[in-house]
Amino acid sequence: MKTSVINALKNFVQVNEEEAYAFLDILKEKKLKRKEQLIREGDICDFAVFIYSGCLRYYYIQNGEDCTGQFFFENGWYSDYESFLSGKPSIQNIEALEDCILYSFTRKDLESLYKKFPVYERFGRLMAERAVLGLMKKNEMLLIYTHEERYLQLITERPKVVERVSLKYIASYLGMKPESLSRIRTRLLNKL
Amino acid sequence: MKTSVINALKNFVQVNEEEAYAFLDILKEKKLKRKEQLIREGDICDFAVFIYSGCLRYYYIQNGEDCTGQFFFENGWYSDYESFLSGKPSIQNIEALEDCILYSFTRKDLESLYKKFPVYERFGRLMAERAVLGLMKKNEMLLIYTHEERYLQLITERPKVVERVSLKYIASYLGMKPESLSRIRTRLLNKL
DNA sequence: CGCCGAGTTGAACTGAATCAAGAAACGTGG
DNA sequence: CCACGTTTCTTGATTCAGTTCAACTCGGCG
Repeated sequence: MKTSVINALKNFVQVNEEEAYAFLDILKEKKLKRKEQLIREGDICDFAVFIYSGCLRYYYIQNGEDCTGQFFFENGWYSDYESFLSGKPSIQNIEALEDCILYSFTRKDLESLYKKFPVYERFGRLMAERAVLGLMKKNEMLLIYTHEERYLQLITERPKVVERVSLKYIASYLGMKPESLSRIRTRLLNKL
Repeated sequence: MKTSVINALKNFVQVNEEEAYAFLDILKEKKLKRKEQLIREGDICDFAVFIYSGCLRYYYIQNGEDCTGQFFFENGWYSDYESFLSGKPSIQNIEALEDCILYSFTRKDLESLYKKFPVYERFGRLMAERAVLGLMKKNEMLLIYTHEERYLQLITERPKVVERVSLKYIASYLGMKPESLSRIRTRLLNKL
């Protein structure tokens, strides 16, 4: 189990045995059932998680509307960066879309790793940089593309989402109503 | 001039004299006239800049449409992260909205700083983290808020943009047409 | 078996885009 | 400093994509 975390770590940085153990040391296992929440709006997210299995979704509630920010799958990392970095209460909600096994570590423990092992400073940088790339992509999507184009892009670039997430969450992720996405889908089927 | 870069640097990390000089060493001054381009779509952005004075805008061209991604002002940092990190050609265009004085440094030089001085690894992380926060904010804006709400938010949170940037670019930044933004503005005026 | 949430479909409505014309502001050169 | 052309902004009429509201189907599950 924990070895898969180290493998994921090694995608970013080279770590020796001591460094790897230091990281394993700060991990705590967390299990979530489908529909359980990891964070509620107002909580302070002082931790990050590695997703060993399952699938997470974060969303905002705006005027009673559920707006999905992002989905995360096994072998991915998640934290509410905004709260994690600033120490302020989160404006996100995070829930499990499937049963999940997570390995979490606190910001405090990560900071102490930063101090002890420079390689984790690098790891932190690479993680943040990857987050930047993902966010830029989503920004472009919301800014440039029509609703239909967004859905087509999702199908080709993130088939996992289309396969495993229910339509209403996909719709809210793409910034539209479930009915609209449903219509887009029938329109696309008719084109084939 | 270059001292203002160091001040900006010190907002993120503590550097000693040697480290500061090492950073100054890799800087090159770049001047841009209003409307000049820093990067064109297809260029590889292997550098980042500190904006000493002026204002930059990056945008995408999609179906002949100009979509503004972000504005950057004096004392800010800019790079096309996507190209900078991946080494791939940029899909952005960057232009000066006002005459600019920039200090640029290449990725290669930055990487060598990373190696020599761990403090810059930290700097790189903090920069990326700040970028994440900005991008998350913009994502929320595009996902959650109505066109009018987006404009109101811009007025309160980034008055500089409203004061110094022409309406058509603001509109494209907010994901709407200039005509729509114009109507929103008259509507807001009538409410007062 | 019946309930419930998810997805589809239809009709009416609405906010934004489009197209077009005119007014205001801006910059450049005489 | 004015005159000109260009760009930016506003305004109006029309069109259209997406939302809303409501009804109905389907499939899973107690």
